[in-house]
Amino acid sequence: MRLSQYFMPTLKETPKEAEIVSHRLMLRAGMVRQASAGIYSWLPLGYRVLRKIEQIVREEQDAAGWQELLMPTIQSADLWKQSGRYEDYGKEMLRITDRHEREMLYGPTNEELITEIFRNGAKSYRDLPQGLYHIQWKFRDEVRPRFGVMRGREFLMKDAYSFDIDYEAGRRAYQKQFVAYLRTFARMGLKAIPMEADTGPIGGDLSHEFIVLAETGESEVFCDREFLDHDVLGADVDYDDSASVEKVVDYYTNLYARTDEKHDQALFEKEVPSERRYTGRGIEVGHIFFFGTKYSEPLGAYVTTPDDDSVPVQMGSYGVGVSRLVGGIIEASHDDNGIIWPEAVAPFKVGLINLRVADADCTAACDKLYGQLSEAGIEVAYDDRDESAGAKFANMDLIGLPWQLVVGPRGLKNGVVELKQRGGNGEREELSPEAAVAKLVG
RNA sequence: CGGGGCGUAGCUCAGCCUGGUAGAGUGCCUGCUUUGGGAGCAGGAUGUCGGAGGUUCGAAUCCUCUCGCCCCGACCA
Repeated sequence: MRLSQYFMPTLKETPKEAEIVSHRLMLRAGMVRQASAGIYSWLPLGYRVLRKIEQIVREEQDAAGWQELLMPTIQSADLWKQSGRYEDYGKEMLRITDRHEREMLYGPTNEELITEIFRNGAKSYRDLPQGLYHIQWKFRDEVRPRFGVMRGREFLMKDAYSFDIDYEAGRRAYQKQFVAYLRTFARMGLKAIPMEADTGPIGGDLSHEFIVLAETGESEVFCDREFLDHDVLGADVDYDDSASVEKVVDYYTNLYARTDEKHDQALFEKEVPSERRYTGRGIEVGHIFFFGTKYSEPLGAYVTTPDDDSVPVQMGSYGVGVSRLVGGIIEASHDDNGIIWPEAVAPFKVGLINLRVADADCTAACDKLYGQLSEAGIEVAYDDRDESAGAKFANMDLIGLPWQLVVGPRGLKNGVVELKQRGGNGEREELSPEAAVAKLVG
């Protein structure tokens, strides 16, 4: 993409409404614009990142055996009255009346709807287990939206649901999602630690919040430092082998990790040696829980068993805040100059800077590099605008692409271009254009 | 939902107290000069002063109402 043709309205100054760093940087980098309180438009650069995150989430859900579907944003109030949540949800639920005076709502979540879909399509234990998910916009009419996309009213969320015949099977589904979450966040370059969460009326140990460690996080967290060295991507996971899955879950649950709500200082000190005690801040990016028959009973999602009994299905639900992750990743990865994207979610892999557009040789060299990299399938943001060098550097640092390929007349005279890694220590490597391409492609 | 604050140029903000022809920086446009970390000079365009009422000869400024947005707290993917 040539930046001279790209709609990326960056800002030199920070709009005053933005307080936290991810919000400031997203506005400055031209990723989003606020449409109204807690509601954002995603501009091309931001939307690219959102889609990358969404795709990683999708791939890991698919790998864990879940099937994607798509439910609507607008739902009928009827189902919510059946589950009792039409009253319980309160003012957070955006209620709408259509032209026929029917009560509708903009879905804050989808347990009711998915349960209805399931009950209409599955009647027997033979139809189980099932795992379904979708990635859809939700709306919760927060009293006080804040932190940009980290806590908007409208947000993109992946929510998955499991349907099983009994508790043990439900537990296995839960564990698969647990592992899928670890992999999902790790692929985005995040340290996400599963922490015990309230299980509500169900009890048991089947609820975890996944917390990304970030200085600017909203909740205080306490955990064993050992977690920082855990590597789930290196683990050999076979989702069809429950022992393999359980092994990973155990590895991530046998050490202390709690948010301030659940924190027990005495227990923390007892279980974790002082040098391994980590206290910091974090952002909740995922929440999984098993809730048994909470919805299947009132909504009548029953299946027949081999003995010809009729039992309500055991369910769990598993959420990932997709749009929140965009902010969360920035909170966890930035410096004074701007964003530092992990490569897996970066809007482009390489920022190609043409330092002197007016210089024919320089521009020819840049055009060639742009062509070669693009042909090799590398996503390149090519800054071919007629701007000063300083402006280009500052802008490229701001949008945070992993690699900067800097081409100027001075270097070209010596047959070299410069390659800089955004997240690195700022050092530039001088090498021939061919070598630079080889390095970026390889 | 309690408490606080802010709405003036695309962005950051001054002007308001003490009413009298709407400003600066930055960005934008034009030209020239520059060119390796948000360049210099010269010229230029840009506003229903959030909205509605009111007071006044006269309102960005004073009064009333209203809308929007932000921050702290309580609440949340």
